[in-house]
Amino acid sequence: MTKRSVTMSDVARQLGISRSAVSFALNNEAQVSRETRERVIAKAAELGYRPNAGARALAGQKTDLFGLVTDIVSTPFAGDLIAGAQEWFWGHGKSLLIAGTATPERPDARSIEMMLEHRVGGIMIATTWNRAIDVPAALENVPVVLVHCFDALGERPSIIPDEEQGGREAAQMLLARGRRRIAMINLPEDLVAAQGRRLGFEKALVAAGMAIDPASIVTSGPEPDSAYDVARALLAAGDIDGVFCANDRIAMGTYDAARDLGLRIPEDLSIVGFDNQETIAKYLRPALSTVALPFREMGRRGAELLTRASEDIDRKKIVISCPPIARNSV
Amino acid sequence: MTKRSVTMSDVARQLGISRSAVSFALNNEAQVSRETRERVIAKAAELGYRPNAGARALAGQKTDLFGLVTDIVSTPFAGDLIAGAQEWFWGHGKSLLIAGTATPERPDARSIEMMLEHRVGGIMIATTWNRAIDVPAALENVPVVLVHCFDALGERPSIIPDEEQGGREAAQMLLARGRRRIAMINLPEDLVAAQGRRLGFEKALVAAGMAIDPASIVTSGPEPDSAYDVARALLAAGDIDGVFCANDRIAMGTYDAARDLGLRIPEDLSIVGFDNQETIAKYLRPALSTVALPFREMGRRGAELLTRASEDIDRKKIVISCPPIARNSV
DNA sequence: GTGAAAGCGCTAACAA
DNA sequence: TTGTTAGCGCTTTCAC
Repeated sequence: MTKRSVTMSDVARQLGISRSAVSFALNNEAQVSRETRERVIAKAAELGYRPNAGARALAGQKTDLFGLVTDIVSTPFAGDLIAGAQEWFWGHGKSLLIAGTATPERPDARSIEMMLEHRVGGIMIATTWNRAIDVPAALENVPVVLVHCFDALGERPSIIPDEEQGGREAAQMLLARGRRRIAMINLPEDLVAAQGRRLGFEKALVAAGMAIDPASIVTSGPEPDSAYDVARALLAAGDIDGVFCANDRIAMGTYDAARDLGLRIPEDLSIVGFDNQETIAKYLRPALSTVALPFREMGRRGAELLTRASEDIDRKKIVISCPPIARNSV
Repeated sequence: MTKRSVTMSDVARQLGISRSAVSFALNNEAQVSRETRERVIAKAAELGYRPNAGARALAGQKTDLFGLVTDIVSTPFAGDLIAGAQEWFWGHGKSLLIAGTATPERPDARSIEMMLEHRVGGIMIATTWNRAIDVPAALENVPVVLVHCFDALGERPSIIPDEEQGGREAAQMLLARGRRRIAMINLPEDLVAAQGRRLGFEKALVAAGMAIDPASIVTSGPEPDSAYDVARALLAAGDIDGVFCANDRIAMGTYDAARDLGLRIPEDLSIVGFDNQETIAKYLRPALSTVALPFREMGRRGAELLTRASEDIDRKKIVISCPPIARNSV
């Protein structure tokens, strides 16, 4: 705690009015004269009065704190997510309590406990990769919104990216460039992201009047080294002129494979990634065209839902579209 | 706020004892009988009693909230920093309020204001890159600790990485590999990091009995594309067998330059980076040997200093060493 | 339009 | 050892 801080009573006393008058004035309630209000505001500023959020919450039986529990904090996406959430919260006079955790579905019990003790108005749970999670039981009667994940039972509102639309965008970038012998290096098929991205990809090809050759859709682990082997085999075998990599790290491995095979990007081979993981996509040579995961927007919408949650708790899934980011690899 | 929650009075009433007895029992104060304490704890658990952090802070004139203001949230380092800070805070019953901001030296005034209104016990300011900052005036009488940055006036305690020792480690990795024609691609010389890393690098060479050829230390922008040009010129000109890149992104550009020049890593050329930016260092082929910025440790120490700050505010600079991370590029 | 007064949930003297 | 009693700083009826 800072030294003895200026309280509302101090302001009231110096002005010779009651505490409630000060409270009303500061909170813009109707029942104060314009003049009183101005005097109060001036005096408060002069004294360096700063409301005590805890006391206010106690008395008013309401809170301005919201919690964010996430594993995403250790990824470059965190910035966008948090920025999006803060954008909304701050715009509405709320504060954000953050707990980083290795696994959001089993967060350190203490992080949840701490938020609950602070009587947060709601909790946002966000994950690094799109998946189903079990909401911790302790959160039973607290508004919760899931971001980039969803609960298996569909009982909680959830904000997820439109993987399918993203996959479509990726394919369209390749098609627009005139590529016709297009392959996809997908993530393991059990991932939600893999399923959606592939579906979109296939739909776009079909819509363009092309047939889907099952052999042109291969699977890789999420990391570049695994992708390198898969990509190398794929590129060496067929004559492919465009490949959609289900994430940017796979694209990174594919770059290396292409180079080792003497293929120039984008002259001989166009590549599109997914995720828009900036430290990779921007720095690859040539810079990688990709599809972004809309973390900022998801964070903002999540925050919005949470502050509204008290009114009407919807339990819908909100789908946010993934914007294509054109760089130089197509 | 959750529904009407269980209060201390509820517990006391059901047990037929006073509120203070409950308070003492729950807070492990001496003045309760063992038996009463146990009954209280059992009843509290049964009722699902959860202390109200705000009320407790109000009554006890102390807070368990601490703030973190940082721009680092948008980088992969954030995870380590926050994990380190939380590790300490949670271990000591404190909570962390986080504000992401584009520029920590001029944080959104509201983020600071919000923390102050919550009467945080102290604020940690952390930056993405090591530099001097001006601590916002509003923080005048609040304990502050600077992490990965420092204030020009030296009035605030600050935790910084040992850039010089890190530079030395980098050079030593190269020397240990038997490299003798070693160059350094440095960051712009006005950066604290650039100065320290270079100093360490030079000292290591001198200690190894080598002369410093000024021409072998060149400067690059922090990004791969700028580094590519610099590295290409450097490698094309001299016959160099080892290069220390002042950050991992520079190393990334250097990889490309080396490859385009037909140089194999590490056979023909050993490369060492700095920062241990995982999405880059781990994924490069071959994986990049580098020196890590100890964000986790810095976060932990910062938190520690902050919770102790009330007792004795030291205004020293604490220097944390940067551990070398050996991978396959040397 | 303004003030008095009753809490919000908890801690910490002080008495018993 | 236990209970009584003030507050902590603020909001919010309810009279005036």
